[in-house]
Amino acid sequence: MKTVSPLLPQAQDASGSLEVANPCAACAVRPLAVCSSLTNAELVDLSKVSRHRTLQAGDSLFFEGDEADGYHIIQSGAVKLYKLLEDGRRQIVGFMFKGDLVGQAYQEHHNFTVEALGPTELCHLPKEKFELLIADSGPFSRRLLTLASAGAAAAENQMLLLGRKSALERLASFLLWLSDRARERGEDPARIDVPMSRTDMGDYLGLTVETVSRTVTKLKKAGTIALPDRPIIEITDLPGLTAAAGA
Amino acid sequence: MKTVSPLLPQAQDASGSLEVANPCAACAVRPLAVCSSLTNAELVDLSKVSRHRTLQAGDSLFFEGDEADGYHIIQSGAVKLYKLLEDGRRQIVGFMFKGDLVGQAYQEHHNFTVEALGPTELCHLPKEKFELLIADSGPFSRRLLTLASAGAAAAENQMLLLGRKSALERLASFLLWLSDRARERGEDPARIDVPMSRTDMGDYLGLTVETVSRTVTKLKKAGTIALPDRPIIEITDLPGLTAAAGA
DNA sequence: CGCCAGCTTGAACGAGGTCAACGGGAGTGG
DNA sequence: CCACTCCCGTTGACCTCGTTCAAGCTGGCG
Repeated sequence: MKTVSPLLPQAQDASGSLEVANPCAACAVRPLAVCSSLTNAELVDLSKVSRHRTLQAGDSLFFEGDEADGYHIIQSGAVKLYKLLEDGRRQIVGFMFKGDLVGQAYQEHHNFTVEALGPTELCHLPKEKFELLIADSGPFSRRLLTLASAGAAAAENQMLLLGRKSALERLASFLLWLSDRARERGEDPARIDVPMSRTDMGDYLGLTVETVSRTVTKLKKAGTIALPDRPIIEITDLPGLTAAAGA
Repeated sequence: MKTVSPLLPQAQDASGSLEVANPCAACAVRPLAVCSSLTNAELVDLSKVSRHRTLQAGDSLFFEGDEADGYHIIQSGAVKLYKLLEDGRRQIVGFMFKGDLVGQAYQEHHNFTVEALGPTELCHLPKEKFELLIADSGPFSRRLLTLASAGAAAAENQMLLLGRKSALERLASFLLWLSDRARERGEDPARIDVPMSRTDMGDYLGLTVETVSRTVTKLKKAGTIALPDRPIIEITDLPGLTAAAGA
């Protein structure tokens, strides 16, 4: 894995004062990008702290789990966004092109690795500055943006599950998720109320009813879970279930 | 498929003036829900137009493709969100529980059907009123919310692809998506620049390189696509490719 | 020229799908 | 109360699509 190129000051055009004052005005992808929603004053301000960055094929912009340091707009080229399982299985959760914004509002850690497909130029916007642009939104808007970021992360995890996990890993991951959600609601995370049918579970996990049923039986026989009475599934071996979930 | 219960006025507690003025204050899920980000004044205002709604198991709240009429917060119970292919294959793209918000900001049409898993109570917020709450956010925040909604819809489509489509359908859908994105960027949608490797395509589509390669060959032999020179794929039979994509 | 990475093709295998049968609990009607 | 039905979950037997393993092929690059 190659390392990224160092940060460079934003290239400035010295030939005209307007461009010097607002390099974003000359940006080729502005009409495509989120920047088109900003005022000239905001752009001038932003351009002072934005940094131009260049990647070659295979270079990584950041890694899954890294602390989020800001947002990136792709000026040219393309990148892939991917997640890995411990054993190396990989799920690409998105491709992004010219004009696209990489990064979700208010995320603290990156949920995927970003790697250039070919020579790629990006504009890096520092986290604080970017978030200042949405700071004047009310708490409700900010809550919605946070929810959207969490939703995106959940969707990416589900893509990893659907694209790369085995039936056993899918079911185990699903039960752990149900358990987490139950805890959030203040319920017992070891004794899950499972309100959906086996068919629904299959349609969520990309499996058939039969496979879900067989896999539930397998976990039950292994002593990982128990089915005391109907809609309840009890997690009797949390470490075992976590291990079965893969990663 | 059962029909939904009729809209009912929000139940009001006549015993105390505070509760009459602000029924949301008594809402059991408020601490969980987005409503916790609203001021009392906003809640009072909102409660005048919000409608309480009850679903029984199997009742649908709305259908994929319906015009979005508003947003819903789940007060009790649980729902499933799903998408269908023409032949009936189904992918559940999410389950939602007490306190969750159903609906993406600024979406015009619902991207999935919502159906109750069991008896479920919801609070319906009309589209206009809800969007008024985020109207004072700057154009940038609104742009980000719109992007997030589009991202969510794309993620749900990808879940359908990964969970329920065959290798041929996955590849065809992917090529059509690349074509659409190329058109957005002002490029020729019939002559796609494919910047990623076969391995990357596989890792995006939940397939192996070999399967991608075989499937590309199959489409080429069928005359649906052509590979004139390396990173270019030409769509020679758009209706054929669309048909191969499934739905 | 030789090496290597990416792509393709073939052959065999296997995880999960398909098809079929059965059992149990809830609802319904006699 | 029982008989019947229906739906859901489970289990078994078989099959298929995509994976795995292996081998060549091609083009770019030192």
